Amino acid sequence: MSLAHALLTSLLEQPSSGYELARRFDKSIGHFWQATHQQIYRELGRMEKAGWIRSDADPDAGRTRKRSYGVLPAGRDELMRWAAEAAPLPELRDEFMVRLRADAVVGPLGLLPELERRRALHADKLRAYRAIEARDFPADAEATRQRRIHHLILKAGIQYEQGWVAWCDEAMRELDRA
Amino acid sequence: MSLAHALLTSLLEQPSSGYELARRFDKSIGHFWQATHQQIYRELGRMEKAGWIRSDADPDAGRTRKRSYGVLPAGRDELMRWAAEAAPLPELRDEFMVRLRADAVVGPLGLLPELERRRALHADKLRAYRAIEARDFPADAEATRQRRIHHLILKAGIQYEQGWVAWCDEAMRELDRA
DNA sequence: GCCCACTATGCAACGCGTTGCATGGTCGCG
DNA sequence: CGCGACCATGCAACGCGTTGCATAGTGGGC
Repeated sequence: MSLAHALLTSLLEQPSSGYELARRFDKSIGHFWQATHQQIYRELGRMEKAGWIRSDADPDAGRTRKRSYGVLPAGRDELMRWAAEAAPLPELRDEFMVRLRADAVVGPLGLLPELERRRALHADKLRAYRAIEARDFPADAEATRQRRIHHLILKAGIQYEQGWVAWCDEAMRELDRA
Repeated sequence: MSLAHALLTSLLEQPSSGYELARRFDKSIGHFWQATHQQIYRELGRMEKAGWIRSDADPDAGRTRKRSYGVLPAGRDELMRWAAEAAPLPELRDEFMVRLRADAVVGPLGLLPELERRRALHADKLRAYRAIEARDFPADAEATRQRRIHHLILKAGIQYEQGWVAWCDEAMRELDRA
């Protein structure tokens, strides 16, 4: 149930509506934990029932249905309890490796263009992460604990994309030789 | 539906029973595409209905229920059709990053031991992959197309685990400074 | 005044992956 | 002979994530 805890974290950083959470996810936590608006609304409902969060009509909602959520003490406790648990390792799970293996067993399937496409996508993400790094974590900025942790998370993304770009390059060289 | 295609690939490499597939998965394809025996049996049933594979009582089964599966031409066609499709990028999806972010927002949660545990697990996998590499891909071996592709897949795993070990080291240094 | 894009929330259904359990055969060991 | 380890297959149920669709207000542009 990490989604609930990701939402608790996000709501502690800033109380918001489901819609806002969905968009914020795309930009921050979403880099390593994706969720659609459907999942988010469903989960917010459960969390409210569980007494982890409360909601009220957003003050600047006008006549819209906008609801704003905030974390209750029970939610904060739950987050701290959960954070101390052991987390499963992120498992490598990649369709493309299945395709490669299929290529090895039934003969050349023309995977090179796909490999180039992947390389470009990883390189795009890498560039985007680097841009965020340059903007949010300049060398001369003061490094609070929070900033250092956020930087660390971003570096995980950078390391991850960098690794894939390098692997794609090697794979393209190898496949070309066939 | 990659599981079906991973199974087709595995069955093309060698016709086998569901049980054997489940164990082979743990050792080869399973490094980047995991599946339980439940999923495998269920999927084999569907694939047989779809006419992609056929099954018969395994010759050396004795009085056991063992069934052996083989790929039909339609299955081979399906695999080749699928392999040419565009594959989704493997997304980073890691609970630990949620925990780190929670730590940043509610204060130190004592994540260092967990970080050490993860580092050790990644290092274990890395060592295991390197052992396979040394055993199956010695420098002087002749490099067929198939061998080069299998090596490439293994290198993806090595690169992946190496990246995480390096990141864990950095994260431990950073968290220690707090 | 109408249409479109965006904000905002939600239902229904499906599928993959997971978990717990059941069944029954074989083989070696003490 | 009985027991435990392993081989081998399967049912049932649940939960998370996905997809398609519905609803409704708001604000800007032509």
